[in-house]
Amino acid sequence: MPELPEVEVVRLGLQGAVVGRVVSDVEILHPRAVRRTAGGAAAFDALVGREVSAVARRGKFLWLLLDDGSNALLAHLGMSGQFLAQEPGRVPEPGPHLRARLATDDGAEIWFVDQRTFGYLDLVATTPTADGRPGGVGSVLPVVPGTAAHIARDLLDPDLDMDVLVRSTRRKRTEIKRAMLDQSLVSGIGNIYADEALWRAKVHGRRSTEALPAATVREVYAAARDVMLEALAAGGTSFDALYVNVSGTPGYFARSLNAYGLAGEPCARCGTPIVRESFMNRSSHYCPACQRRPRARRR
DNA sequence: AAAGGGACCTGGCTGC
DNA sequence: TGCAGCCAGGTCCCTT
Repeated sequence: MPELPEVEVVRLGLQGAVVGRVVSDVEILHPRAVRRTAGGAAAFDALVGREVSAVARRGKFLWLLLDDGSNALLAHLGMSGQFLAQEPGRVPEPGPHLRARLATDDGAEIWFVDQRTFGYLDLVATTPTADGRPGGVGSVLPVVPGTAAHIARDLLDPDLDMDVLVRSTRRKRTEIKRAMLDQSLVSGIGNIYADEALWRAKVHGRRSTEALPAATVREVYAAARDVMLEALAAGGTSFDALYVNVSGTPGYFARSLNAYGLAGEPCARCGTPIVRESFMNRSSHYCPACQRRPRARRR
């Protein structure tokens, strides 16, 4: 569910809540939330006494740097994860899906809540970045969590090299939407913003990457960056209570969408009804007039 | 080696 | 009313 703008909203909220604080208590409420951690829930006891030095993000991966940054508490929200800051002793609303609780030395409590349980927390060592630049948005240290090192920089990362991204995209033998969703090529884009970016750039998601002009690939990524920045300014896209910020407030970008979830509605540019079709075990939404479908595909 | 398909979950909605 | 079937913001693993 949460894509880059939603995760960034969460990052900013966590940053305000925990940077400079020392972890005073950790409680893992569901083993599946820590399934990727060797040692399971017990390993998280090691968090107690550690200071949170930064909250960083790369694409949809989020982490708290601990002490000198050699270790991190990594989090992925999956399809339905949330972090909720609550007053001490107060249990957040979505009761049945509470997965973990983290308390800090100022008395604040942060809850990890996740209905569909695709999200997780992990305690990992960090590794140096390949380019020596900061590991992600919100980080000044040139490190990334080892288990997130395969994730590419995202479109809001000042250290992203757009020329390299355009070149590596055109070297892929696949379709442009598939490439946009490939988190090892460029991270942060999910199904909503891929559809929105393609609509803005007037490109059909099935166009093949190697046949697209470099300028067009660049336009698609520029559109993705623009739409994600606008969504971030709106607090993210919320369709229901599954995406909220750390205060429990939804974002309002859903009303600004032009393609995603709008099958049958008139295209805002030309009035042609938006089409929804199956793609990669999910859905694609596009304007059949503005976004010309490729005629034939080899392969 | 890289690309594509299915698995992993819970819950809400639709239509029979 | 009940429930089967479909759908949902993502990533990972396996097969080809």
